[in-house]
Amino acid sequence: MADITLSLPDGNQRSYPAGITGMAVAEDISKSLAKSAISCTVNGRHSDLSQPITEDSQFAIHTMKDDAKALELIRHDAAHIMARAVQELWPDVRVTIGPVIENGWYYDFDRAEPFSTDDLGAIEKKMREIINKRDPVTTEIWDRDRALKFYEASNEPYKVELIGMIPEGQPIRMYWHGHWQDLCRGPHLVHTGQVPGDAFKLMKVAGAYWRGNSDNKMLQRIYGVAFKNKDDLKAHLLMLEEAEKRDHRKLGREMDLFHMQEEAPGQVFWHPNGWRIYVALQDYMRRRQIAGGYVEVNTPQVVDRKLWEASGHWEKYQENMFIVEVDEEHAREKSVNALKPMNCPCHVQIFNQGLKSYRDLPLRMAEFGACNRYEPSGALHGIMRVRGFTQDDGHIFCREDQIESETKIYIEFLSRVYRDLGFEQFKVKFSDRPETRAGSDAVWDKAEAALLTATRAAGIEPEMNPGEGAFYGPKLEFVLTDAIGRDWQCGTHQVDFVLPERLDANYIGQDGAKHRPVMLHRATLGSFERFIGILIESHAGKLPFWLAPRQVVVASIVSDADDYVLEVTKALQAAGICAEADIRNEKINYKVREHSVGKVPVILAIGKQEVADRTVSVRRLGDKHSNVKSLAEMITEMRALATPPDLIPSD
RNA sequence: GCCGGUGUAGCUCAUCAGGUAGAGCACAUCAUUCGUAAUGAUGGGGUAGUAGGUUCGAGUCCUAUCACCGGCACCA
Repeated sequence: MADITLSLPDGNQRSYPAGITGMAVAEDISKSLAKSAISCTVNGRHSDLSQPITEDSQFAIHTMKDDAKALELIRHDAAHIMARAVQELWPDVRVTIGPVIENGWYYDFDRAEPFSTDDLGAIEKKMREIINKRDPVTTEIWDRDRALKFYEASNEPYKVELIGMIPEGQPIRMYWHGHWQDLCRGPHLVHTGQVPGDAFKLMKVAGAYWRGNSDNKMLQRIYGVAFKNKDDLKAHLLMLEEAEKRDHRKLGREMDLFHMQEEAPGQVFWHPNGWRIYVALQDYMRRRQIAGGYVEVNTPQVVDRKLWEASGHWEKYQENMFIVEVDEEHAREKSVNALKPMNCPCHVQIFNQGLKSYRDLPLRMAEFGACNRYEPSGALHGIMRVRGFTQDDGHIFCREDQIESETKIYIEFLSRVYRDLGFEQFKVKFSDRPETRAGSDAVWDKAEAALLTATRAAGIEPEMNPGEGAFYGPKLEFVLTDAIGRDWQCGTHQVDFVLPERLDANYIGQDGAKHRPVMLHRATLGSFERFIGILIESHAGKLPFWLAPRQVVVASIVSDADDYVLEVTKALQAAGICAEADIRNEKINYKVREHSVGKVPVILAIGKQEVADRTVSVRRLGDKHSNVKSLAEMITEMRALATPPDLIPSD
């Protein structure tokens, strides 16, 4: 067989007979390398060490020191080892797929009895046994018929289906460790013993639909996490524990921000503390929008189905709308209405009043629009996913040639707001046409191209999210992350040629003829509820002073200070600061602890000395020490702290 | 909506071969006036999510239902 040349990372070249395996090369280079090798990269492709190399290649051996590669392989093989463990424990279980995900993997099984969390311990134990066997990994490429017959014979219907999905011409890789077999494209470790037995943990069991389709059977999914060593696993588990403390549902209760109850699932009862955050945020958004050239409007909650039929929502979203039927006994005429699930059709109604000229465009219309959607029960999540919420909604009516500039202006608007609120970084996703949609392909081509061009012009290269657009148009999603790493769409910007058509919006052009405007749907926070949830979690409840629901507590150290405490509190309140007096008969330690736990950003402690000097002792949340300041100095400082970012003088 | 889990005092949890509930914190009262993350004593507070059933007897077992939690599906 002809020789091939391998170019190594250090620049050296070595010749080997074609068909040599990565492992053989590693052995040739050094014994110790062969011992620590886990995989290789051949011409940019991550591969098993057992794969034959047949052509001249750029070649590199990986060891456990290559973090990304090592973790991928550990998690991947842990998935297979778990599947084997499950089948050894319960031979009636059918296997399906088990990909690597962030921090770990999952594997979906078909089993008559669901797994219980008690089973996880048994599975982990069995996995360690398999790891200790150090079974070598072998792979073979089979032809399609042989693989199909094999899986039919071994009664693995999901594998049969998976082979059917592998495109013609792609190799069908069969994989073994020990006697256990799976279908897998690889790559894999050299033997099962390379998975660290003390650095993985099975986390949870859950249902999941076969191939992600709710028409299919629900399978049993087991999630696991795996790392290179015990310490990394420990660190990860500790991080999860810490994240739990930042959960907005927990902090919402502890800080007395809001509550929810059975009688109104998916709707928020805002307490005074939480409502202060909401109002501060809304005031801020209102100022930003006015500065951004928006006009603010307000539209009805209960709207006749005729409008929803015209907009297309009745047909597509009826199941998710709160329907309000007026009883005939009490009405002249029976009518069927829906609580508005969004504001756009109402905004078109305002646009449609009177004749609009091209001179009126772009018309930027905003509303803090309260919406209700009957979300599926399983989708509800704290205040992040609710049935009653308020959007900072807006619709820009413009000409087609204004889409690009308006999109660019909007992205800058949103970036400014996110920066003000502490989110320097956020994901941007671009979602194009879904399968069921309104409007012709030509219109979609136009809308997608315009949106994408404008996004790139704003300096953003979005993540692609194929098929996920709204039914009327493509969209940009601005995504933020919660405490445990779940993504939430907050802002959005969507191009819509369809709704103006359906609701017959038009303007008089320069040519004196009627033209159809384009609508840009946009929301920056998305919903106040979700955004506040994200704010709470990202700040762990310690909101910036201007958004903090309780800003200052003035606490007495001795009761002789009470009068002065009340005086200081009043002075702060007169300066527009949210201040409370704490003159309870408690020790200062107790008060400091309680208000620290309550995430109050500033505590002013006042004892005999402060009364005598007409000063205050200022303690910032988290600080160990306090600073004594004069009353006037402190109030100036608090005033500055309380100024929202858009009102801070720039010079 | 689907799969699994949970539901006991305001909060966090205990009770459990089925014999009509208990702790800490919080709250109230009293004492203490104590300088930056929990002062002490005393006291009040629960028809155990809801509705049925089994049983002499159910928070504890069964059924239904609601809500919540973790995923999946959905997200105009």
